[in-house]
Amino acid sequence: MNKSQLYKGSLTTIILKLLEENGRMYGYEMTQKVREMTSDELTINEGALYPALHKLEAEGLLTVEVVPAGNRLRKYYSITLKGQAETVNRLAELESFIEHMRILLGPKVILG
Amino acid sequence: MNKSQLYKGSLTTIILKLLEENGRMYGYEMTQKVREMTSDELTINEGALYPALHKLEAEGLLTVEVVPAGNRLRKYYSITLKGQAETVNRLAELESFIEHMRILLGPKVILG
DNA sequence: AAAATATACCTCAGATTCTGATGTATCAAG
DNA sequence: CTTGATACATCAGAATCTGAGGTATATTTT
Repeated sequence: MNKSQLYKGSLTTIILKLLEENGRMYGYEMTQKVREMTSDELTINEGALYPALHKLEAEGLLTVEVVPAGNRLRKYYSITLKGQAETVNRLAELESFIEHMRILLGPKVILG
Repeated sequence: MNKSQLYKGSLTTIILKLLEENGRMYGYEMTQKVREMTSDELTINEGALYPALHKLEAEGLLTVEVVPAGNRLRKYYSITLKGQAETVNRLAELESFIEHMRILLGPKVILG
């Protein structure tokens, strides 16, 4: 993850939210979606993405389904019920983080 | 740093901004200030704070001045010119991060 | 006066998360 | 037939944090 730095810990929140919104996605698709949504300003590093997906799956927040696409493979990820609950927590934590930053860094910040 | 999680990377931004606003502070004072400002919701972990202060000093973003307070020592930190420039960058990155999260996570988030 | 809490600094092992490089393989386009 | 896109992956090393522990002085409570 790079270019206009993300704070460590935010990647999993993005993954969960993308899957919550789009139902089912594969890793590479996520990198493209984020590029597209941020006009190339934000790039998900695949070296961070794939391990993160594996971890979320191991934690039972995602399920995976391997689907052949032509002669290649795609691993489609979907969010589980547990994952949906975790998404709520993650978003609440992010809001809390932003509120604290607003308090600590002053009103100039974050109102952009 | 804990309790209502901060994202990794935000601690140095907080330190720089506190010093920019308050002119001169020592480590322990920063932990108390953050507690006070966030009504105890956010606690800076000293195990993260002190190494961060040492690193910022090593990078030339802060200067330190050891001052006896009674029979104890305080290490007062001040921000350098270089540190002020870096603060501008850090705040811009934070705003950028928040804007990207707004785009990726939807309008419900971040608007409180 | 003794014990507990607050002030004030610090280190260190281990965990987490990320970067950047590298690797494999298929597919489309020029 | 090579370049670039698609699609997955791993790994060494860096950065940052948590949680625990340590030293010492000062103040407050019992």
